[in-house]
Amino acid sequence: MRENKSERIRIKDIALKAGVSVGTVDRVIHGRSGVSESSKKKVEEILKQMNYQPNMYASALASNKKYNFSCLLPLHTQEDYWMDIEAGMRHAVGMYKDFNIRLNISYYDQYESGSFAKEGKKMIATMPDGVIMAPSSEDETMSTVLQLKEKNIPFVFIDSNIRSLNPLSFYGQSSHSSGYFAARILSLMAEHNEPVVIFRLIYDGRLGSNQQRNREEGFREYIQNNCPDIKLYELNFYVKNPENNDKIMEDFFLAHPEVNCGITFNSKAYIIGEYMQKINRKGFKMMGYDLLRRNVKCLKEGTVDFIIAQQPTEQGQSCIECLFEHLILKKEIKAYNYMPITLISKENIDFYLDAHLRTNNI
Amino acid sequence: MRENKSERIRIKDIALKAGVSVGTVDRVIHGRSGVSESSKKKVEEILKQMNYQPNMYASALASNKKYNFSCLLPLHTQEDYWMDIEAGMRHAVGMYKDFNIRLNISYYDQYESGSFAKEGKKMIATMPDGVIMAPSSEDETMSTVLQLKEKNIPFVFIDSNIRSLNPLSFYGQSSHSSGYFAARILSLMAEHNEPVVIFRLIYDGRLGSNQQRNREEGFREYIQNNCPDIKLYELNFYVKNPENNDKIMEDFFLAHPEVNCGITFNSKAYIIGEYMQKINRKGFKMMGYDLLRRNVKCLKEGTVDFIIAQQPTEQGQSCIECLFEHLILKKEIKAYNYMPITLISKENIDFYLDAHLRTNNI
DNA sequence: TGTACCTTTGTGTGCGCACACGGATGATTT
DNA sequence: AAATCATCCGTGTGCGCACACAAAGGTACA
Repeated sequence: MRENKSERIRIKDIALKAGVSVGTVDRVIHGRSGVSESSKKKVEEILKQMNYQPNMYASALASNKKYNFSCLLPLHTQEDYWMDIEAGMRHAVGMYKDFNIRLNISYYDQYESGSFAKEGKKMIATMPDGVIMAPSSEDETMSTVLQLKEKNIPFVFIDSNIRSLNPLSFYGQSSHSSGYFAARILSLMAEHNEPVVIFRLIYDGRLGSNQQRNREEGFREYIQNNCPDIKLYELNFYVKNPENNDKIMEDFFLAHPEVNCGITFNSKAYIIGEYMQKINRKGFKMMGYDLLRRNVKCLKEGTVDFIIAQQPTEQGQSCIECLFEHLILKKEIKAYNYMPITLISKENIDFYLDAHLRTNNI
Repeated sequence: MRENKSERIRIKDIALKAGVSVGTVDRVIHGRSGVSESSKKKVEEILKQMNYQPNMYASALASNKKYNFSCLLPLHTQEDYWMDIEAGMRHAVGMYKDFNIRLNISYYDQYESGSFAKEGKKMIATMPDGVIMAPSSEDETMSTVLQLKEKNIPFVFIDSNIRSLNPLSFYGQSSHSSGYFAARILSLMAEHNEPVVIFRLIYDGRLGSNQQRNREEGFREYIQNNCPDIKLYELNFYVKNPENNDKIMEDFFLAHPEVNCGITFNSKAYIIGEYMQKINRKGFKMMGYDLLRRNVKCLKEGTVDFIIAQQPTEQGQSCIECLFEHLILKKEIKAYNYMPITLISKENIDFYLDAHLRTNNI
């Protein structure tokens, strides 16, 4: 026989106190029909009075339900920011394995109009219980969101947000603010208000991502407000013609030998870092985004000075947790979750990789 | 009747496959006696072959055990770094409430020799299942650790580490590295290698904490290696005589009007920030540690430029998680967990407070 | 007044696991 | 050969909850 009972409040206790069967209490808790008004009142009273908190683990165990989460991300290469997001999601799913959660990731081509909607439709056809998406443009994303809302499937946005589409939650960085912060740091590096070059990545004649544009806006805003004397150059690379990158830089620096400070708002700071390494130019001050392996290498070798990270692993993890808490634990969800803007240099990088590893290995 | 069974591997399956009773499987899993060698072999075989992962939530539910965690921290005021650590621990305990975990926090006086050992003894007398401690000096901590080891009670160190005492795990920041990193940032602020003043907090004739000393060492190491021309002044405040602080600064800046840049390795950067505010001196460049409310205020008002944070909330949370995973989930534990060294300024502070809030509210 | 149908209520079983208990088996003693 | 003891093994019950099903009560209509 068991003694030493837990002092948890159980359904049984409530039933006893209210003078009804456990079935009735159960029905009230789950808002199911089949309960008279009077019983309902009684039970709700006791429920509140005893501040009943169900044991969600026992609940999940008993319900024996399975959950399918779906995720829609941009197509990406192995070595990428998005990989870390996926790793974070997979890690979280692993943590919740006893709740029968499955994750299905599919991809869309962010440069092909219609791709998002097409993949979105396919995804919805599988009737997932919850959805995570990195939204495309508002127009592209709209139709998928409408279908989700119609079917009452909760969805969270990751990386970038479209407020008007009203997701359950959003996890990502404020690009504008991160550009603003980057400017503060860069302005410290740019002594005597020396000029700065902005390296950009162009796809089909326009900036490759919204993030890139928003960060640059934030950056320019800070410069405008605080050190308008800094002259800003722009240098464009073309996604489709990476073989020209070196020539582009060579020409630029020939024409502007006085420029000794640069920043890029995409994740490819290593293009510049590796070039400097190659031509053996020291002391060019450089900032960029995201802890890609090649960026980290440049950081450690000193060809990139600072990287701003946006915690992709945490983002992925948090999105899964969000759906989990909403669907299984039925908690309140915070709608906007901006990730911290973290500055990383040679001197503190190890402790980020450490946290990274920790997240991925346990 | 239930259909749609989970495809989890259950004890029953193992028993079926191995041709033994569930009781036997159970005994093998828990390493209990009462199993013949042959049965044990059989079960272990099947166990491995099927890669059995027990459902820890069901397990916790069935075992119905209670866990008492104890925590020993330095005495502190309400408005402090340690408060955030406590908040993090409380939050984590709340998350695990369905596992019957209780947390008991007690305090020692870090300035009174013998206090740690005394409080440690009291704590151990309550026979906790796991312990979290912010260690005092090695000598002071030793006796408590020996008792814990004897009783086989796992303990984790928080904030600072003593490797030789071999804790289950450590969560905290590398003070040396964080000083080193601080130097990199400060050297960017100190134009033309201008001089820098180090503000210190003295207690009974020596530095108030190990953290303070280690950070300063790291700081000096960077300066030595990278910009030895920067002249470093020191300015001491006395914990017991805070009323003299203003006079001390006044005298110093009168004697050294050229000093326009400072740093402190304790959490009281606001002493300087608020002084600058008071005498209405603008443009003094200042760095410090920890997101105390008064520091945040200085940051936002511009009297402190940068703060290095050490994620106290996460530290507290992680310590509880660590004990939880060790005792209940029986996972492998990573021994050293250095927290990221994060740089915070007016421009990115909001996103840290946000994360902070998130952690504390959900 | 009986039948059909809907609403309300109670009970029993199972989720995956832990653990107490009692029965079976074999070895050792008197 | 009976009694004692240790080791091994199977079963039953419960953790807190969800849900199917059956039973009971109520309302409406012929």
